[in-house]
Amino acid sequence: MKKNTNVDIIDVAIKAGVSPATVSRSFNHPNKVLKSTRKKIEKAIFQTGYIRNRAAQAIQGKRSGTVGLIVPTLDNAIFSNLIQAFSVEMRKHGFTMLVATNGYDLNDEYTLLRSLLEHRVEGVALIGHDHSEETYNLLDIRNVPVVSMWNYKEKSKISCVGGENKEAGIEIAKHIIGLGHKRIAIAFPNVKENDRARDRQIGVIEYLNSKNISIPEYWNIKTEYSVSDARNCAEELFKNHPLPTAIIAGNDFIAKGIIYAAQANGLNVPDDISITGIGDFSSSESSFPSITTVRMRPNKVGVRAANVLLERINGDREAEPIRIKVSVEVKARESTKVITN
Amino acid sequence: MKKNTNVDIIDVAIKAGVSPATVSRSFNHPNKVLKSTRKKIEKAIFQTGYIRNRAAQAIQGKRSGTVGLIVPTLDNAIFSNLIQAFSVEMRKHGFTMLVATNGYDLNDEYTLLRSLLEHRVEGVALIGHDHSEETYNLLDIRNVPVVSMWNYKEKSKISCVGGENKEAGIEIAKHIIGLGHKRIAIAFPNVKENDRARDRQIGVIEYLNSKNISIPEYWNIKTEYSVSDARNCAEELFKNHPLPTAIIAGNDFIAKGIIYAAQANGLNVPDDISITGIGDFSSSESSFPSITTVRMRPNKVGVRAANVLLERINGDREAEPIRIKVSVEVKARESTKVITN
DNA sequence: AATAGTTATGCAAACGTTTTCATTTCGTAT
DNA sequence: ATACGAAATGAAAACGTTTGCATAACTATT
Repeated sequence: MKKNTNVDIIDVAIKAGVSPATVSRSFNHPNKVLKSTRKKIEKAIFQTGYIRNRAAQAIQGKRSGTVGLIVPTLDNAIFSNLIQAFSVEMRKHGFTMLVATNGYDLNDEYTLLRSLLEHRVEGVALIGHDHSEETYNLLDIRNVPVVSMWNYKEKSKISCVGGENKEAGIEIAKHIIGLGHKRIAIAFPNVKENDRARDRQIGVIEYLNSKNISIPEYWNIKTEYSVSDARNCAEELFKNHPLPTAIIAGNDFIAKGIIYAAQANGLNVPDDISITGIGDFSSSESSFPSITTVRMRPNKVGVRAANVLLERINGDREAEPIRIKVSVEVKARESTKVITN
Repeated sequence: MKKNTNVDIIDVAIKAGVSPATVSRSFNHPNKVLKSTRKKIEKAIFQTGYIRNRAAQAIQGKRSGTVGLIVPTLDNAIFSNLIQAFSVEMRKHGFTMLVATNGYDLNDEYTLLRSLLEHRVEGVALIGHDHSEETYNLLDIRNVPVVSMWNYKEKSKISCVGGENKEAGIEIAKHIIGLGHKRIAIAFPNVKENDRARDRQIGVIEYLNSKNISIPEYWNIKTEYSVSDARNCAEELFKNHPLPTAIIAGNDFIAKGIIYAAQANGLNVPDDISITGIGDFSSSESSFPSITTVRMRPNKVGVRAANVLLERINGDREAEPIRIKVSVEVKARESTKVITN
């Protein structure tokens, strides 16, 4: 016994013996309608199976109840915590999240942004600061409340919340130097369209240089953003070149791959070689050995970013960007050790 | 120089010197409007910076261009591949995805479903088959195109695409038995509100029983759904009870945790003990040792599910549920071995 | 050149809400 | 009882599209 018919606010009003205006008010300004009337309306809603139409609400130029999120990819644990925290926090404030993935393609991002705006999202969250001119321009022209999550940037055009990647690079380099290492390799993914990896790498290299340590080309591992490729690249290093005493990886996945490569080549981590990651992904703590890394506090970033976005949605849109720096912290674990040889 | 004003279809029409109807048609039925007219309209759109309003379109009772996805959690690598594949496939067909997370809470799921329907999603994707009566009822009454992803179920009320979890359990048990093991432990999370884990466990136990192998209570590890808790639970087993020769875990995370526990207790995997997972998460292949597991092919499931949903959206909604079984396969890797002692 | 058949466009009514303004109802102070 | 202000409700216009129907502009056929 299917009921295909779409009941609308008028049906509810009739059933409850009031006007449509009153039904609408009971949703949006409940205190403006008598409690007894509200009861009648609620009963009518239940009886008719009414579900309000947000599209019709959104057309009023008022709230659509949605925010948009554009993320490079979902099938990467890296953003999962962040997105989850952001999503839960927005939901708490009554928003539903429209998600789109751009596969790290900036042109695609622009198209997706347009699509989200067609759906009249009230605000947009992006990852990082590498966006096309078109994207920034559209955000500006339409005056869209927006927040960039993940990394902090001092002069960002838009509000942002996150750790500072360069700081992460500096901190982990400082940690390794502090352990006495001098023969140091690095392993980073392609940093071309990826400002996070780029800034981390810059932090590491600048700090090492400031300590008069430079990195020969064969200790500059270029890897894809995956455990397995990192493993392969590291094996290549172990087989064909002198051994460093420490390897600083651009993130925990890459560190993980390098650790596997070391183990497969009979090297003990950390006795023979120290290895670090950045990011503190969920598995890094319970790895064997657990991975020394830099924590970016994705949960905190997600929640803070949600609140920044809410403030832009509800408040002054012309105001200066809000920039919140979430400090990073080195988590020293089992994969690093004071140098002995 | 901000432009706060919202240009609408009428502004575009005026600029292009045509009627709003023609502008609308040029979006929705481009072949019904003269090429030269279309050019004028496109120019006017560009000049005014117009972005069409999907809400106003959706109100027409026609397409909203969105589908909803309700997922237990995002910050868990388990669903990431699936969601990504689903999302990309839907996008290809012009849909944007509304995502909501319910934290495995079925009541919450119902609320979220209502919220998605308020936004007039054209279809909904859910995970698994454990849903409340209310949820099923609402889907039925509103005649919502829907698909359940992840696991196949013969008599499901709604269309579904996925592997069969019981089959996964049977296959992995078969594999372990095939290697000659008889002293077998299992490690599963709480299976109460989690039909996936439940079916896997049933498959394992039934198959073992059919081979006259039963599992003493102290070899029935109950763990949370996390690497670290699995590790703790396994350590408890290793310290206080007889050693099994194999442990079948409910998923790869749990297997991973057990492997860490074994290594920390000086046990070699697989020489001293074989350990299996289910799910083939992205890190399992490059683990050390790599993990023997059962592949559920999340990408295939995601893409297929998207197509099933599209078929329901475009086609006959009263038709019988479509059920697609995506076969599972045992991936034998380094963490298991023929029994020797 | 007249007619029929196509194709492109415009007009205006819908879609389901929200909100302003006007009206009614009610309680309270006189 | 009367008048007054506050609170609750209703009527109707608006929001930005889409679409059925009518009309106008072509094309092709004779």
